[in-house]
Amino acid sequence: MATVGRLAGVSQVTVSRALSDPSKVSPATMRRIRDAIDITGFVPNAVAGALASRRSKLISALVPSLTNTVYASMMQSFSDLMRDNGYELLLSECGFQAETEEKLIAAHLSRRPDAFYLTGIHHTTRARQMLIGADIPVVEVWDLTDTPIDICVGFDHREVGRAMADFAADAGYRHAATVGAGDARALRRRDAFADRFAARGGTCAGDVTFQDSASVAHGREGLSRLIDEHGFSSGVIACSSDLMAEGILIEAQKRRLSVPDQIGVLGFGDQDFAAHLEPALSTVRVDRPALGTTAAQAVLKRLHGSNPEHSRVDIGFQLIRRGSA
Amino acid sequence: MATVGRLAGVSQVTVSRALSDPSKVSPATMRRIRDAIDITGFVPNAVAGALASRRSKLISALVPSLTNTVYASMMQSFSDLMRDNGYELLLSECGFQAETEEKLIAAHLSRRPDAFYLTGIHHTTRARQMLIGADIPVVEVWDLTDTPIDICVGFDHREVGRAMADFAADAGYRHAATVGAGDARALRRRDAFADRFAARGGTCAGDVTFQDSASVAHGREGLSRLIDEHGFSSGVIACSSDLMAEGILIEAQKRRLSVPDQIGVLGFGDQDFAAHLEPALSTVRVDRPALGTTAAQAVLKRLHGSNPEHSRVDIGFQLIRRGSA
DNA sequence: GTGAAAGCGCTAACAC
DNA sequence: GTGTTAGCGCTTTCAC
Repeated sequence: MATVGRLAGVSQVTVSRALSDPSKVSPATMRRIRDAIDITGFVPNAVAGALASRRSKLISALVPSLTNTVYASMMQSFSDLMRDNGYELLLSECGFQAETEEKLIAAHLSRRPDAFYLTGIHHTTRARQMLIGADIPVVEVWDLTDTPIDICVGFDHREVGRAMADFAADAGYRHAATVGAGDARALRRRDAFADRFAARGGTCAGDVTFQDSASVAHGREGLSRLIDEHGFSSGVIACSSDLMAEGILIEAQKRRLSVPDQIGVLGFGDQDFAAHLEPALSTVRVDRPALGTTAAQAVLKRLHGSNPEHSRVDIGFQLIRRGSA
Repeated sequence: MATVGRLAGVSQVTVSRALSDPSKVSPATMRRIRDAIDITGFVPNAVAGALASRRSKLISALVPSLTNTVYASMMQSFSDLMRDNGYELLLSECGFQAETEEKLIAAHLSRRPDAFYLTGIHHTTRARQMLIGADIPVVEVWDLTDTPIDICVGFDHREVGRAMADFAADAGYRHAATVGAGDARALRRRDAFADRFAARGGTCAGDVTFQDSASVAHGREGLSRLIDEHGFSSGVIACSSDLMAEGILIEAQKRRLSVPDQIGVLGFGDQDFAAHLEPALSTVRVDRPALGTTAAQAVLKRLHGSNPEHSRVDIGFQLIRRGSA
């Protein structure tokens, strides 16, 4: 920067100003600085800038899985808006264990991000302390709590489970089963589903829970186990993910079980493919782009000064009736 | 850090040493420093560390799409290995346009990453210059070239197209069509497929190319348009993605076209679901975790000193014969 | 094994 | 509109 300044016949600070706010520098100077930058191939050092200004223009983001489209699509819209505002993402995959997350939070915090994006609301006590101590905007997405660290944007997973049960009961199903993943949020949806379905007079005939991530393979295996091990023969199956639901649809077709008459299938997520399966998948839609955008807006508002009050945004969800149940 | 030192009765440098290399500090001092850190809740400032040491322990990564599992799964294994070695990821979505990528490269470079991960080999001239000028390890994945910026790890997309054509011809198909995305790599596979299939005496009856990302919906629409607009009635369809192939499978089932007899379907990617569709999808497998890991190993080798020679690793691919063709 | 001094390349505050 | 002076919080180098 000093070199650029020398070439342009100004001091180093003027170059700094030219780069951060061109209006603070005369047009003629600006031109000479531009030329000098082109000649030298100067690339500003944001590390030094961050140290001096105490603003890194970096957002830390922790997602359970990089390959899960559900988390990725929230991130995508979140990061788009943040990038438009000059922020870049420091991203890590944190899995589903709070201890792993805690370590990553510490590592990220040492890089002095300007804000933090977390998936979910379950964190270790120390993680919460560190985050609060960092005194930066923190947004927790994909779940809701009355005691967010700072901001949370999500929806009520129990409410989803209940809505799925009501939907199934209203559709006339009297028997149900559940197939899903073992993470905290999926379990809450599952349990709420089972409770409500029973309350509506139905019977829950079985459950298959997988510890690893959702997949079509698990869906197929889930239906097989429901039939072979739990004697499930007809009714509705509520899944924790559209992928599982798709697997069930495929396995049902293979076994010549008619959907939605003999077997009803309810997905979760309304992923791209859900509407295009045969039969099309009835599922729960959460507006993930809106969720990511809302989270980004809330963070930006905090970053641009203003309102220090905690916030909690319920983005809601929507049951989509299609052919599978 | 100075505060921690005062509390522990040592100087600031000693704290720095204790944190970066405990063996350089006496056990007793170490203990007192540890205690002081616990008491103060000190979180080291990696920004200052990066500025002073000129090593950021940050890797820049650019992927075309965050929601595409194919790119995400390479990233995942790459980032796992990098994280194990103390590096974090600065990640951005760069789309499929080289100009967008160039801007992002400039932005990332200003943060002084220790290495760069790029998807693909097509970059603007200025992007190449900046990257070379940065004098850090650069790995280009998912494609191959004889003139990598530094390291490239991938496979030959034309070779994939040819292998798919040979596979189709060997399976006895005489007519073919292609359905795919419009990015450079997909187009190269498609063109190589068409050329080779024709060379094998087959006829290519039509092509549907979508400009946006692959999806099941596009697959269904692709088959519909092949039939309605191109008069396609039987033969093999080579897709640029398993997702498209799945859409074709579904549309074919809906239209009661038998697979693989009347219509053969060839996917690309061997994504999780491919083996679990009905019929199971014949497709091209690329070992993405191995690709990511290989890329990470190459970068780490460069980072830990040693061999400055350019490298090019062909990770290969594999045609998987399943039921769909 | 520990300390003192000198930066890393910027921005902030204040002059002019 | 531009320059000067002081840091930001570490690591590096060189003493001891």
